[in-house]
Amino acid sequence: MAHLLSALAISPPDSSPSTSQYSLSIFQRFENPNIFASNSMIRCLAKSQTPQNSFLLYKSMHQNVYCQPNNYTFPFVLQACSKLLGTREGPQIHNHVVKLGFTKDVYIKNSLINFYSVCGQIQSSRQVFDENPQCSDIVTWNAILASYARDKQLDIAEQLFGEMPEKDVISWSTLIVGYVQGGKLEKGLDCFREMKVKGLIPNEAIFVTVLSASAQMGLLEHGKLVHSTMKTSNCRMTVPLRTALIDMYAKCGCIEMSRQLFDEMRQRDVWSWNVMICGLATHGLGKEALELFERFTKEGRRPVNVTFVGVLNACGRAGLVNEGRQYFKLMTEVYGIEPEMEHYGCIVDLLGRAGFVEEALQLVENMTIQPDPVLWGTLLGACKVHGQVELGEKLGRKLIEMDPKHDGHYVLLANIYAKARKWEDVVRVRRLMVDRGNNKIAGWSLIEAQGEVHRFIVGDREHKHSLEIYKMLNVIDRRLAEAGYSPDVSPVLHDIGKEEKENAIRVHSERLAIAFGLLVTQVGDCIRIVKNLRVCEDCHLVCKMISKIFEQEIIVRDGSRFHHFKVGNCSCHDYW
DNA sequence: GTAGGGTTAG
Repeated sequence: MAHLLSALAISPPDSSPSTSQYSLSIFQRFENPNIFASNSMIRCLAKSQTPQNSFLLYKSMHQNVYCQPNNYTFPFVLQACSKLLGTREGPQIHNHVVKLGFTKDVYIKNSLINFYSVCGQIQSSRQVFDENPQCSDIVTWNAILASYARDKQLDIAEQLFGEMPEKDVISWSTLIVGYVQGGKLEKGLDCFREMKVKGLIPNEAIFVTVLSASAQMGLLEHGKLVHSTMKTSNCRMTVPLRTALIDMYAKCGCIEMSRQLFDEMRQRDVWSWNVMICGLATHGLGKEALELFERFTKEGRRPVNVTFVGVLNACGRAGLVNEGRQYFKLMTEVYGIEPEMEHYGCIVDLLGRAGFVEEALQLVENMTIQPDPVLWGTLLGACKVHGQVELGEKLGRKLIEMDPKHDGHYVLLANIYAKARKWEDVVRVRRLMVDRGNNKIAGWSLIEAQGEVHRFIVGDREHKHSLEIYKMLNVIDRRLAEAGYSPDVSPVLHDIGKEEKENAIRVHSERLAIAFGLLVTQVGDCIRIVKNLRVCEDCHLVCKMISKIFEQEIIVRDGSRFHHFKVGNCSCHDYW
């Protein structure tokens, strides 16, 4: 019987919720389970959906004088505590460890460090690390490294990394993941480069993470480099890795490559479907995204919250208002998914753009969660597009009250007044902004060339080829003028003259990046730009014209979507 | 016969 139990208890960790139930039902028939059976059961429960049961079984064992926990028991039960985030249970176990004299056991020590780390108790984690330093091994160091990385104390993590007596690939992985999750994307990529120079072979976690970093930054060349490193290092193409590649290509503008990799997959998980659906949506391929979603559900699979962010976005990009309403209903009523801020963002954007501002307002006012400033901003944007001055004014005031330091709100409100030709109000709001606001997000655009990242801000003169770039800008201006272009200065509302306004637009960061792009590429080549903010109407028009005049496709990833400019047209159909 | 550290999507 004991033999049967152990076989069950160590069977695949919780492939179905009933696995642990079944094991437990057999375990409970034992009158006096031995230590091995009990440990196996605790392990099985720790890996199940109900780790609290693992803790409960441990407690009953602890009270049983005939079968006391041993050194194997603690790593299992601590794993359960970590999964539970059991800040009450974990320290109890820690006490038992001390009382039973297991503090010098390196496995238990490492489990404790990890437990405190995932519970965010970095001091306790450090304390366990510092005790019995002679009982540390490489895993101990990796665990404390991960603790600081999780806590976003990257300076300390970096320092520890330097002090480690030895490093393995998991040490590198922990540091790289720490950088990327802590938003230090460039540092993560530097670290990846460094380990490759040292001749170390990256593992799956590292590849997934650096692909995510490349994707977030929109660095196609770098992403491709990672892809080829994966091929040469003969790494196994797992589902998460293929999914990370699909996401990277989509976020770096190569939606075709992304789709091809998706179609070639023999097995997919919900992440694979999600990144593909979201990717198609941000490229304005709403119809394809919705087709994919339908295929997904027809396969009998269950969408999750993120799936619907993609679906609702797809409806928004394609202007499918009725479908958007229906999918929102499907999500909440059929799948029982609670809408999150992102879902509201999509649906409010969709309704607002299509002119159903009142309906969008109703939705926001009846939300189950507290709307955030971004959501109110979306609604305010809709007021601007549809000239709803009165409501816009009300919302603008509210928004400025909520978040008085944010310049964007003042600008939006001023734009609404400008559209209504209420110039005195425009001036008033802009003065208010100068007095009270100051949180302006600095706009930038970047372009990759010859493996280097070139980042520009408005009016940038820092680039080493600045002179050539500005000469190119003149060439562009001349050819644009020949093609009949005259700048639309309405988005620039500063109290300045027309000529200055023209100049302010002329040196928008994307223009500089495109000028540089034209210098370093050939006719027929694609110019890829990534920018953090949304592209303004004038630059959008200019991009369309440049794509035609210079016979080069331009792909711009802006703060919320992709624009593919080709022979004078944009994939967004001027709807963004 | 049982044990510890790193991974992806809005």
